[in-house]
Amino acid sequence: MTGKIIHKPATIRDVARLAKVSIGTVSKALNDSGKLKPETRARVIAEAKKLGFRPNDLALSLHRGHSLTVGVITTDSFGRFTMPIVEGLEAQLSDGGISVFLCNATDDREREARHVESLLGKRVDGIVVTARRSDRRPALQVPVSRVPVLYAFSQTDDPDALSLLPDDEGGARRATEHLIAVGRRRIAHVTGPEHFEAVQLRRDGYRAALKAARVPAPAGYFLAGAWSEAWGREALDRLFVRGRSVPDGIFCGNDQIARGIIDGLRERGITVPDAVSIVGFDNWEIIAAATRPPLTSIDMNLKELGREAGRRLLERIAGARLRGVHRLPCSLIVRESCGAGRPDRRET
Amino acid sequence: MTGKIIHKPATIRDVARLAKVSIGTVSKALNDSGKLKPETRARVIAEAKKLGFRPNDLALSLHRGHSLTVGVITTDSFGRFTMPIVEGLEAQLSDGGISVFLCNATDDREREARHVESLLGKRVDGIVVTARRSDRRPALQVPVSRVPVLYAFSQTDDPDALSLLPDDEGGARRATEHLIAVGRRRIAHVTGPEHFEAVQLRRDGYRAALKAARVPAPAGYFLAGAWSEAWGREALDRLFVRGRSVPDGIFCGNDQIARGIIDGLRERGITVPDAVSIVGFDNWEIIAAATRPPLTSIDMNLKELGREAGRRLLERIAGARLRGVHRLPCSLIVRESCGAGRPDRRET
DNA sequence: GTGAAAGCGCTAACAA
DNA sequence: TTGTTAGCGCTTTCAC
Repeated sequence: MTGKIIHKPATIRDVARLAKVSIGTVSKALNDSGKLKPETRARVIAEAKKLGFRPNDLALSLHRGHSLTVGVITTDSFGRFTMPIVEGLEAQLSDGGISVFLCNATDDREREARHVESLLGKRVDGIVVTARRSDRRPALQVPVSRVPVLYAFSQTDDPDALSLLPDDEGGARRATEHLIAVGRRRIAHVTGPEHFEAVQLRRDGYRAALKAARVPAPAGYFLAGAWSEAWGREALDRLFVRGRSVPDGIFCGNDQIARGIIDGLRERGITVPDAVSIVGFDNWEIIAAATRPPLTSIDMNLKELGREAGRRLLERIAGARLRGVHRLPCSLIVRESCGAGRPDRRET
Repeated sequence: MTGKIIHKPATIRDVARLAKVSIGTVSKALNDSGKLKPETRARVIAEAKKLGFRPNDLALSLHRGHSLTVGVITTDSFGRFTMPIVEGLEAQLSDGGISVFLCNATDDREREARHVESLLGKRVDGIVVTARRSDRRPALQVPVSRVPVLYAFSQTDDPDALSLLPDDEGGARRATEHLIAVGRRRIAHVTGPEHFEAVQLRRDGYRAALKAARVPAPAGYFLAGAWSEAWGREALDRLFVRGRSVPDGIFCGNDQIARGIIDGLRERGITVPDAVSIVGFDNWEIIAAATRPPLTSIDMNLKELGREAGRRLLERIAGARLRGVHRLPCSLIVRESCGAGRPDRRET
C-alpha cells in the first residue's frame, strides 16, 4: 500500500444516512420522481451536493439494460479522414449523453475482434466502423448479440448493413460543373489509383458533367496515378508536353495532386487561374490554404457525416430498421484557383 | 414497438440453467478459480460458448470497484498533435485490457466540465488531458473524487500534476547540432509566434547548441512569425535580400515554415542542400516527404509520448505518486535537405 | 409522503 | 466438488 487515500465516491446510501431518509426517498428526490415533501427533497439534494454525490452509471446501466456508450472501431489509426468523422460523431453523441469508446484496429483483424469482444463486454449500445478509405471491407464480426453496427466512410458486403459515405460522384460532378461554369472547355482529370472505388466514382462524375454540358472528354485527359504531389507534377508532363491541345481546367482527385499541379504550373510559367483553372478534392485546409493561389476544392463534409452517423445510430438503437448505402452530399469550397465565375459561395 | 427482436445477452444464470449447475459453479469454471471437476468445467465452458455468453463488464466493474476504462479529454478537436498521442495511449491501454473514452472539449470550459462529470459518472479509473499545444492551461476541475489525472502534451499550474511533454529544447539543440555537423556556420532560426512556450524552448535549444559549438548567432538570424509556409517565404526575404551575409543553414520551427523556405529558395535559384541546409520540426510526414528535396526534421515522437502516458497513468492508478513535468526526447529524422554529413540514421 | 425490498449480472466467502 | 447467498449502487414497485 503506497499510502494512497481512496476517496470512495459517495453512494446513495451515504446520502440517505446523512439526510436521515430512506434510500428510495433519495432516489426520488434526486430524480425528481414520485411525490415528496418539497422540504425533504431540498434537504436530500443539499446533502447530496455536500457529499459530492454522483450516481454510479455502472449500477444504473446494469439496472436499465443499456449503457449509454457506443464504440468506434477504426482501421485507420485516426488518420486524416477518420478524425473529422469521429469528431462529428462524438459531438452528436455526447450531446445525447452518450460516451464514445475509441478502438484502433489498424487493419489487424485479430485486434479488431478483440476490440469487439471488449465493447460487447462493456455492453455498448452500438458500434460504428470507420476506415481509411471508403472501399468495401469484410463485415464486422459481431458474434450473436444484436448491437447495431453502422459503417461510416466504410462499407461492407452485408446488404443489411447501414453505411454512410460521401457522394464522390456528385462531388466530382460539382467540381467539373464549376470548371465549366467559369468558362473552361478543355478539362482534364488527374486522380489517384484506379482501383479505389472513390477514384472510379469521381471519374464517373467528371464524365457525367462533361457529357451533360456537351464538353468533350479526350481519353488522354483522364490520368490515374498516385495520391501525391509528385504524381500531380508528373501528370503535368503528360498533359502539357505533347503537341496536342493543352487543358484549360484540371479537376484533381485530391488536394495533394492539385498542389503538385499548381506548383508545376507556376514553375512552367503558366498562371493559375488565368491560363488554367484548378479544383481539388478533400478541402484539406492545410494544403488548400497554402497553395498559390489558394485552392478551390470539394469538401466531403466528413464532420457532418460523423454527426449523421451519430443520429442514425441513435435511431437504430431506438429500434429503427435502417440499412443500405447512403451517400451524403459534398460541398464546393471556392477559393481562388478557378478565377471569377459567379461568386460561388459555399453551396451544399 | 418496431418489431425488433432483442437478443438479450446471455447471463451467467442462463449458462447455469443449461449446464445444470449452480451459478457459483459457472463462475468458477469460467474464471478458472476454485476447484472443479474438469468434466464439469468443460461442460460449463461448452454451454457458455454455445450461448455466446460474454460476462457483463458493467456488473463486474460494479462489483470490483473499478471499471477498466479511462477517459481522454482534448481541447484540440483531434488535431494533428492529439491524434498520434491518443493512438499511442489507446494502443498501450488496450493492451492492458482498458478501454478509452474520447471526449472533445474544444476549448470550451463548460463542455469540458460536462465531460468530466460524465466520465466520473462512468467511474473511469483515470483521465488524460491533451491539448493543441503544450502551453500551460488551467487545471482540470475534478470535483472531489480521487481519479488520477495526467496531462499529455499539456501542462497546468498545479505543482502536483503529472505532465508529459516533448523535449522541445533538446529537439532544437539536436537540429542545430546537425546543421553544425554538416558544416554549416551561419545558421538561422525561423519559427512561430514567440508567445508559444515551444517557440521559446526551441529558440533556447538553438542558441545553446550554437554557443556550445562557438558558432555565432547574429540577432537578425532569429525570426519569429507564424506557423505557416507564407511566413517561411517572407522570412526568406528578410534573411536574403539585405546586403549582409546570408545563412547557409536554417532551422525551422515547424515543417510548414520549412516548406515555405525550401520553395522560396528554389524560386530564387538557391539550391537545397548544396547552398543551404534546412531542418524542420514536427516531422509531419505528408509535408516532409513532399518537399523537394525531402525534409530532414525533428520528430516529437508523440505516439510514444501517448504510450508513455498510458504506462504512467497505469502506475498512478495502481497507487504510485507521480508528479511534475517530464520531457520526452525528440528524434532527428534525416532525409535530404541537409546534405551529406555522416549518414545520420534515426537517433533517439 | 416515506420506507422496504426485489432485481439488474456478477464474484467471493461460506455452507453443504 | 458444488451450491447458496450477500453485496456492488441504483431504480422501481408495492406497502405502510
